[in-house]
Amino acid sequence: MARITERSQRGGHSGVSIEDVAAAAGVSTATVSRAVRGLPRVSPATREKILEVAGALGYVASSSASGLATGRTKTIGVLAPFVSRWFFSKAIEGADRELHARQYNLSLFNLGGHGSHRERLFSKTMVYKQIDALLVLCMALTPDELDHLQKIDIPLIVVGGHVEECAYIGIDDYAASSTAVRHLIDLGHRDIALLHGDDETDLNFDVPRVRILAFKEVMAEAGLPIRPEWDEWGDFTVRSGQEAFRRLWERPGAKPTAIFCASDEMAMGVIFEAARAGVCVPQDLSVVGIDDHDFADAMGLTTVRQRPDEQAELATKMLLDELNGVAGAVRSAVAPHQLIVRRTTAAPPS
Amino acid sequence: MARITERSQRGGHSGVSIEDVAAAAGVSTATVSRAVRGLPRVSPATREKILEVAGALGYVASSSASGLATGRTKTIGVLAPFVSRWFFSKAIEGADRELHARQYNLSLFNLGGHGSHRERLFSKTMVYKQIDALLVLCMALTPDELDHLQKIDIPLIVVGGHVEECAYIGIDDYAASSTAVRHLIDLGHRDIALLHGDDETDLNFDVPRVRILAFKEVMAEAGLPIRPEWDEWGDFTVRSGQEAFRRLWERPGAKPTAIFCASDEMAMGVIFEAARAGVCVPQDLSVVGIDDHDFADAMGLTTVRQRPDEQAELATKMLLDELNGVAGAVRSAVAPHQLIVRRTTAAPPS
DNA sequence: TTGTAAGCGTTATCAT
DNA sequence: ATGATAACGCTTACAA
Repeated sequence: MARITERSQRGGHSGVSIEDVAAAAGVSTATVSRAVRGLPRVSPATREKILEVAGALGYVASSSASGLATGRTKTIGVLAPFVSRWFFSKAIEGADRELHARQYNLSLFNLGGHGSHRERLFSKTMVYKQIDALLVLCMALTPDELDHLQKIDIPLIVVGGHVEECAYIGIDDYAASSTAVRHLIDLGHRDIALLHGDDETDLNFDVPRVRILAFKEVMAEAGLPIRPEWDEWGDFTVRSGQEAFRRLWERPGAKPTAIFCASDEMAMGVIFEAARAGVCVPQDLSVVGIDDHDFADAMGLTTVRQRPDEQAELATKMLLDELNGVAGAVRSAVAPHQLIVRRTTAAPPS
Repeated sequence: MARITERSQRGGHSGVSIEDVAAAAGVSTATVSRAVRGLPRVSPATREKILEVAGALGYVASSSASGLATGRTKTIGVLAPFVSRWFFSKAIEGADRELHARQYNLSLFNLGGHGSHRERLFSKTMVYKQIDALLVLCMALTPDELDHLQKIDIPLIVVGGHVEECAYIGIDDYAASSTAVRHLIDLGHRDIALLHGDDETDLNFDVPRVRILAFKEVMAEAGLPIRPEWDEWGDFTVRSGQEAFRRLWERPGAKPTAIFCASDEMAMGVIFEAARAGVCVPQDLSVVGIDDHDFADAMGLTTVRQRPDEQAELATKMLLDELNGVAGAVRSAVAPHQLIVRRTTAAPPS
C-alpha cells in the first residue's frame, strides 16, 4: 500500500504494476490480467472499468514478469551474417512486418559473416532462453551450432538456403540460375562467362554451388563450351564484381560476350567496371544477375527476381503458427522467382 | 526434487534452472548466481566447480527471471523508419556491434516510414518495459510520441538528425552540404541544380531543410543565382532521383551544368537516368551526393562521406555507459564528414 | 565465503 | 464472474 502511494506521488507512469491497477479498479490482479489480455470470464462492465483505469495509469505489463510466468518471451530471434546487404535487409524487413503485426518482438543477431563473434553468440546466453523461435537468414551453420540449436529445441527455420535437417524457405536456385543462363543462350550467346559466389566463405553455403551446377549443366546441355578462364568468383558484393571483371578483361585471349552473375550486386560491379573500361553493355557484353536488387530497375539490369521479404515473412508466419500450437506449421517451401528482362542483355555482337 | 529428476530424464538441456545447478554442485542458488556472473565472494574452488557443473548441464540464466529480479532487460530498442536503406542498415550494424560486444540484445522496431503501424508501437506494450534504452534512427517524432518516451524515462538518443530536447549524434549537415556545393562552385559551375529531400515526409525531419539552407546560402554567398525551376525534390531513393532528373530535363529551357543531391541514392538515380538520356557525367553534368553509399566508390560518385555505423556505435556506447551508471554519458555530438572527390564532378563544359 | 529468504510482476489453478 | 495463491527463476539484502 505504501508502495502504491509512493509510486503515484512519484508521477506514476514509470512503474505501475498490475497490482496498482487492481487496487485502483477495486478488483484482483487475476481479473486485471484477464481483462487486459482480452480473455473471457470477465464481465463487460468490469472489463471496461479495468481498461479505463489501466489506460489512465498508463499500465503495460512487464514482459519479464509475464515471460517468467508463461515461459514465452514473445520475441523471436533473427540470425543474419550481414544486415546491410540487400537480401538480408529485405528479409529482416519482411520478418519485422509479420512479427510486429502479431505483437512479437524481433531480436537481431548479426553474426558478421566469418564467424567473428559467432561462437559467443551460440554458446552463450544470447540466443538461448531469450527467444521463442529462431529465423536463420541464409547462412551455413556448423555441426556444432546446429547441434546446439537442436538442443534448445525451439521452432527454427532458415530462409534463403538449405541447411541440413532444417525447414527452409527459398527460391529454387537451380531453376532460377538455369533460367538466367538460358536467357543468354536464347539470345544467341555462346561465349558465356560465369561469376559465381565464393565457396570458401561460410555464408550462402550451397547456394553458390547450385548456381554453378545449373550454369554448367545448362551450358553442357546446349553444347556450349565452359572455359575455365572465364570462371570467376566473387563474394556477392559490388566490389568483388568489379574485381572479377577486371581480372576477366586483363587476361589475354578472347573475351566472353555475356556473363552470368550469381547476384545482382556482383552484376552491378561488372557493369560499373565495364563502363570504366569502355566496354558497352549490352552491345559488347550482356550481363544478367539474380535478385532484382532495389537498384536493378534503375540500372536496367536483366535479372531473376526473388523477394526475400516475402520469404522471410512466410517463414515468420510459420514460426508464429507453430508457437500458437499449429503443429507442423514450420515446413520447407520453395519461393517463386521470375526472369525480368531489361536492358543489360541483348544478342551478341555479330 | 521430483522436478529435477523429471527434467534430467527429459533430456536435460531444455530447462535447467539455477536450482538444478545449485543442487548438482551442492551449493545454494545464491552462490551459483554469484559464480556464474563472475561476482566476488565466491571461493575459487566453489566457483570452478559451479562453472563446471553449469557447463555440463548447459545452464543459462533465464532472461525473464533475471529481468524481473533486476528490473533490467539487457536489451536496447532500435527505432528505424526503414531497415533496407543504406543509412539505416549501416546504423543498425553499428549498434549491433557495440551491443553484442557488451552482452546486450538489440530489439528492432521498424516503423515503416509514414506512421503506418506507428501509433501501435508507441502507445502499446511494445517499446515500453521491454528495453533499457532507446536508439532512434533519423526520424521525426511527433510531440505525442516524444511525450510518451519522456514519460517512460529511459536513456534515449537519436542518430542522424535533430529531435527537440533529445541528445543526438550526426554530422553537421550544414557544413557537409556547404562543402559539396562549394566543391561544385570551385570547379567553375554557376548553373547548379538542387535535388533536396522531401520535406513532407516525417523522416529525416529537418535534415532536408538544413541541406537546402546550406545550398542556398552558399550559392548566395558566391553570388550565384538560384533558379526555382532547378529546385527538385526526392524522397532519398534512387527512383526519386531518376524522376527528378527526368523532370529537370523534360522542362524546356536551359539546363544546369551540375546538381547537388541531398543523398547518394538520389544522386545515383540522377546518374542512371542521365546515362539513359545520353547526358554524360561529368562532361555535361556534374553530380555530387551525400553519404558515401556502398556503391559510391564503384560508381565513382563524388560525395561527402559519413559513417552511420560509427555514429550509431558511439550513440550505443553512450546509452550503455549511462545504463552502467555513468551519469551524463548520453550527450549530443557531431560526427565527422569528409568530401570524397571521384569521377562524377568536373569543370563545366566551356 | 556461503546460505536463507524475501521479493520482482505476471499467469494460472482452484475455489468460491 | 471473481478472487486467493502458488508457481515462474533469478537477485540480493541480511544472516551466519
